[in-house]
Amino acid sequence: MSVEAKKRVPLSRERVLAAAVEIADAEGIDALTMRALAERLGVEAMSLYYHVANKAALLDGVADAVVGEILAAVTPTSAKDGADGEESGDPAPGLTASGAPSSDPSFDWRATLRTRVLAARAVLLRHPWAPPLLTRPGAFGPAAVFYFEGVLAILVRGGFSYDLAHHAIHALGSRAIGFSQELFTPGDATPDESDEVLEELAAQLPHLMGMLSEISHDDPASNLGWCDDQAEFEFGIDALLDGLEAARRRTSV
Amino acid sequence: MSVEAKKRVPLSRERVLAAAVEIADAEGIDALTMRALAERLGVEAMSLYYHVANKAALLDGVADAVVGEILAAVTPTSAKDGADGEESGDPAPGLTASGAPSSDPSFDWRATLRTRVLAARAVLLRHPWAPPLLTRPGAFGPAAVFYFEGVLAILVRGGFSYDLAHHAIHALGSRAIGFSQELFTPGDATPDESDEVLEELAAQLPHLMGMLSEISHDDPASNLGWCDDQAEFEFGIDALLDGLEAARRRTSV
DNA sequence: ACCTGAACACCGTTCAAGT
DNA sequence: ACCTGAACACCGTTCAAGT
Repeated sequence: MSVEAKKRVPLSRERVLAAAVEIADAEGIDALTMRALAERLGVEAMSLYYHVANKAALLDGVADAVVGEILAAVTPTSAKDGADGEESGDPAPGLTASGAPSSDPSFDWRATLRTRVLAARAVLLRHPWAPPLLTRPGAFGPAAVFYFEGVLAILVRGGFSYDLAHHAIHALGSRAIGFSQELFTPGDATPDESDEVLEELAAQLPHLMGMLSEISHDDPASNLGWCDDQAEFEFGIDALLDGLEAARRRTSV
Repeated sequence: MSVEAKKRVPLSRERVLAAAVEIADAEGIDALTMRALAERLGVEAMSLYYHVANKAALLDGVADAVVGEILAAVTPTSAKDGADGEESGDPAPGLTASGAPSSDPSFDWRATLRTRVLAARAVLLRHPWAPPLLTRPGAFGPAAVFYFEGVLAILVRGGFSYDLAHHAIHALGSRAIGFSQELFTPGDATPDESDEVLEELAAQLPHLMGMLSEISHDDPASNLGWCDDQAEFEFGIDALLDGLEAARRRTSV
């Protein structure tokens, strides 16, 4: 027994994935190597291959683990564990007792979806390395399936046909799960050209120059970095929800 | 002279980047290694470091090369090369002679931007490996600056303030340059569970099952794969443009 | 069933050296 | 100024072997 107490708890897929998330959180995704992961678990690198097929499968698993965290954040836990509300006698929201989709005129799908998306975003802000992982082919795992079942339920209950809801989910893209691909990240904007060349260049970019001079002055609230990502994200999701609501109204006439 | 003819043309940054694009087009981005690139250029791997700082700089350069191709596709070439229309005596579109932004009520910013975005998309469809590159920090190069100057010009001429145009560009995100991050790419959807487990799972996903059964049947036009990406992209950009037009109208009252 | 040790092929990158 | 050769540190992964 005393020997047993010293014996280390055996590895499991769950422990491997949890340790991988810890490494990525602490040191970034590039630091997540098979060797580093093994070391953190007090094990040799090759042992990992007993629990994950290879590195790609590891990253897929990590992605699904993060989505699982998102799922937990948007799923109200019921009093009894294991009962997730879908198992009661009542039909699921947006479904009649016979299983046909049914909309609910008093239901604010827009606000509900917005809240869900922002909650997902809050989780991703704790794992800023995760978004690129979620777009990898193969990263769409079980947790994502349940997350999007929820999104779909909101849309259907809000009056979207399955067809339109399908388009809407594509239109939302990564925004449906709380992030948007930023194309910018200027990072190290170190102009290594001479002032003269720079001025000539600026002359060819009148609108960009105009925008920059206006933006940097008139919004004292956005002094963290250049653009407030949270505010931009909310503007973007709202514009998209506006467009989707217009599409919904068009079809439900 | 006869010896000179045999001498190979010296490397240049441009030739390195062009060869890199060729490799990615032919064999995918993972095949783009420093060693493979050198071999294609008939040179030793270390020679590349004379023209690009390191691999990250190479990828940044490749990204800007692709954006350059996009820029060429959306920029109508004038009769005289070198004159790009901004150098005439007329003010740039969307600017008064004094340089202040001015909108043009008869200008259809929505259709113009839509056309530009779809043209950019057409280029990216030829380089399907490129989108992930464009989202890397540091990938926003000179070509992207000029591309977005053009986007901004369209918005301003269409009646957007610089501030609103700035939000709009963030809202468009990667869509502004012709792609949207697909979260799906089911790829190898090989359910390795038993039928019984699968059925139980399906019972928990009523909307997803409902949508799948409806989608797969009712649209005979979308038989290439599962979702027609081009159609979904267009639906998405249209929904977003609708939302942005609503925002523009709100501010210009 | 679970873990290890040694080895392999392949990376990006350094450095000093060639012309 | 431009390119090379040899070497280094580090990957993911194989295979046969241990318990």
